[in-house]
Amino acid sequence: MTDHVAGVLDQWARERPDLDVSPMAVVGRVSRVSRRFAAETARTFAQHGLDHASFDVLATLRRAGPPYALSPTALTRSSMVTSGAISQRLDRLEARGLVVRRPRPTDGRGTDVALTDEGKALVDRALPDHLATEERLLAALSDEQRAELATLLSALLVSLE
Amino acid sequence: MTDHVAGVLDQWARERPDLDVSPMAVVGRVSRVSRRFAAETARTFAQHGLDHASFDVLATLRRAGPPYALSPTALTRSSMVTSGAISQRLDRLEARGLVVRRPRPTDGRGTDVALTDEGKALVDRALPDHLATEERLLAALSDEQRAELATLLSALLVSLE
DNA sequence: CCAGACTGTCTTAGCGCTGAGCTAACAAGC
DNA sequence: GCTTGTTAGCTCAGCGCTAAGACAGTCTGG
Repeated sequence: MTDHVAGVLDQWARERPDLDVSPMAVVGRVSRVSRRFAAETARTFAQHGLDHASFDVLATLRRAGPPYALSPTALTRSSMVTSGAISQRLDRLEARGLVVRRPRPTDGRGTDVALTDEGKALVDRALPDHLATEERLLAALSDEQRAELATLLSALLVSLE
Repeated sequence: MTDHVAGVLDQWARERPDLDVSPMAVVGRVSRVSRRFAAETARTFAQHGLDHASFDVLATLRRAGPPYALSPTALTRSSMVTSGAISQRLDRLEARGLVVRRPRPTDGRGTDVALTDEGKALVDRALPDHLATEERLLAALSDEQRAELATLLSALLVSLE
């Protein structure tokens, strides 16, 4: 059984035998797996009226622990998107009453973004479903394989972050 | 040395000890690694006046071998984007003279998309740089680790495709 | 030979993100 | 008290993508 990327590597070996395309075996697969994961998890989020962007913000606030509040800057840093994107995400979440923005008393520039009760309830409801979806996406791998995969990806991530 | 995802897992363990968040160790890392890869490779593409979307189409045509021509449907299938996205990618590439669209003689609905000489030259020029970038992104891993990672990702991909 | 189903490609409104840049508030040195 | 530099957050035009569907060409059964 082979995947799409194996076919790509074969084609390159035939057309450009002078080049070493082996890095694609990892990079290409990471990209494709990531897209599949995103497509599947998006369906779970949608069942809760959410998308990846919204869930990402809500979950970041939720796992920060009480009082479930962070600055937009902190959210930007943990999110891999720009500050402009976070501003817009917060606009949407605030319009739905899932988060509130309050000026920070100690710094006139700062803002505290806090989960509302409704926002917290929603993310707590969506999270188990999301985890079940992720679990299903990994069903092909044993616990040992998952651990090995996580270790390798972590090493890579440390070198990239 | 730990990565961002390790911190996320710690937070969830503290806030929701009732849930098994272990799938995130893989899913979360795949997503973050993929984004880093995409950001880095984008810079290499940009040096050749390309982006990921354009390179993807040109490379697919290039590695198909002579006469470097495929249908929009074939490009859609290998790309993980919708047919509408491929139409637009082809519009941009055609406007730049990197591909040409020709009606397919044997089927009035069909179109052949072919690499121009200029398109072929461009992808052949960009490819070595792109591979060098990918190689650099994987520098933290040994050959054995890369092979192991590729194998695990391939097993996952087979189960998802 | 025609009706209906199917296939291949394109069109378009709407969405979320980026990149550039803006404003306001704070900090440090003189 | 100023000036200069930094930080926090936001705005907005433009981009590529998706989802939905339009439309022409091809196939199939009766």
